[in-house]
Amino acid sequence: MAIAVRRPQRADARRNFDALLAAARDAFAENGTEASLEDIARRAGVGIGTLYRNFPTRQDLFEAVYVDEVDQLAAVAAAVADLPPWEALTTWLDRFVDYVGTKRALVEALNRDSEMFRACRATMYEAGEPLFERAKDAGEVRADASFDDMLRMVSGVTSGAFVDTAQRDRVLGFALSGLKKG
Amino acid sequence: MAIAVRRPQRADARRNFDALLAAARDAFAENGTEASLEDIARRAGVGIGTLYRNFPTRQDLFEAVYVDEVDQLAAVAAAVADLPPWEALTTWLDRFVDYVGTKRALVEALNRDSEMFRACRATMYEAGEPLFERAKDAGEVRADASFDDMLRMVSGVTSGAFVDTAQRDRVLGFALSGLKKG
DNA sequence: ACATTAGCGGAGGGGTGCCTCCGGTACGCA
DNA sequence: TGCGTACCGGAGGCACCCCTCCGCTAATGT
Repeated sequence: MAIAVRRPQRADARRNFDALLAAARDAFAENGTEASLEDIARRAGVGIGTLYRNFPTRQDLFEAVYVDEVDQLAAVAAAVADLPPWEALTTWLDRFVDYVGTKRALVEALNRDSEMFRACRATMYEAGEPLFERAKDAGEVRADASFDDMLRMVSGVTSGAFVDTAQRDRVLGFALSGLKKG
Repeated sequence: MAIAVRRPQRADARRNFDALLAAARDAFAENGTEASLEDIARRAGVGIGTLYRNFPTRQDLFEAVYVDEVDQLAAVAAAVADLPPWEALTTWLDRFVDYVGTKRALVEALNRDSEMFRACRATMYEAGEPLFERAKDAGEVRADASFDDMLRMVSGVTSGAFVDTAQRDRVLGFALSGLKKG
C-alpha cells in the first residue's frame, strides 16, 4: 500500500511533517474526525500554513494517520497466527479493541469511501479475515456470520460508553460468545 | 417524574415552546447533541432569543426532549408485558433499537450526569428491567449479565455503522444470542 | 561563504455558533 | 376597544474555525 503523501525532502520540513502526523493522531483520538486543524497545527508547534501545505485537505491528513494505524493492526495479526484458532481471533480482537478504543477516528472511518480507505480496508481484511475463517473452519464460529459482521459488532460495542473497562470487556465477551457455534 | 421546564401560560408562548421542542428533537436526531441552537430556533420559526428564554442552557433543552423519549420507551415496555419472557424482552429491545436508531442523542445521554438524567434513567430501568429479570428467572438469560450490560451492548451495536438494516439486525441477533443462557 | 529557493507561519477575510440585551409587538383582560 | 405587560426576535459582540496568500527564514549545495 503506497503512502499517499510522501515525506518532504528537507530536514526541517520532515520534522514538521512528522510532528503534524503525531499531533493529528492525538487530536483525532481525542476529538474524532472533527478535530480542529488549527489546534492540530498548534499542538505540532507549527503554523497553520505548514499544515495546509503538507495536507491540502482534512481528508489528506486523516488518511495519512489512518494508514499508520491500519499497518500496525495488520502487524498484530501476523503475530498471533500460531495460536489456536479461537484464541488467535480473540487475541487479535483484543488488540483491535485496545487500539480502537483510544482512536475513534478509525471506527468512524470504517464507512468512509475513497481510494485510500478501500485500500486500507483491504489491508485490514487481509490481515484479520484469515484468522476469522480459520476459526470458522475449526467449527468455532457460526457459519452465518462474516468477518465484516464481527468487526462491526466489536467496534460498535467498543465505541459505546461503559461504567468501567471491566463492564466493557464483560459485554464484549457476551457479544463474542454469540458468535460462537451453537 | 416532574417536567423541569413548565410550559408557558400565554398562547403564543406555548406555541413557540412546542415548536422549539419539536425542532430540537429533529435536530438532535440528525446531528446529535452538538446540533446548532440557532439552527433549532430557525427550524422552529422562532427567534434565537425565544429559545434562550425557554431553555437557558443547551442542557435544559436537551433534557426537555429527553424526558419525552424516555416516557415513550416506558410506554412500550408496558405494552409487551404479556408476551413470553424472551419475546417480551427482545420485542422491547427492537423498539428500543428503532427508537434509538434515529435518536442518537438518547444514546449519548446514557452516561450523562444530572438530577434529571438520573431520574430518566430510573424510569427507563423501571420499565425495562422487569422484562430482563423475568427472562432471567425463566432461565433464558445468563445469570452473570445485568440489564445495564444489555442496554449498553444493544445501544453500542446499534449506534455503529452497517451496510444495511439487514446486517444490523443480524449482528444484533448474534450479540443478543450471546446473552442467552448456555 | 553565499546564492538559491523550498519551506515557514501567521495575518486576515469569510463563515458559523454562542449568548445578551432591549426596542417593539401582540396577547389577555377589563 | 384599549391598556399593561409578557413575550418576541434579531442585531451585535465575542470566540472559534477554515483556508489563502505572501513577505520572511534558513536549509542545501556548490
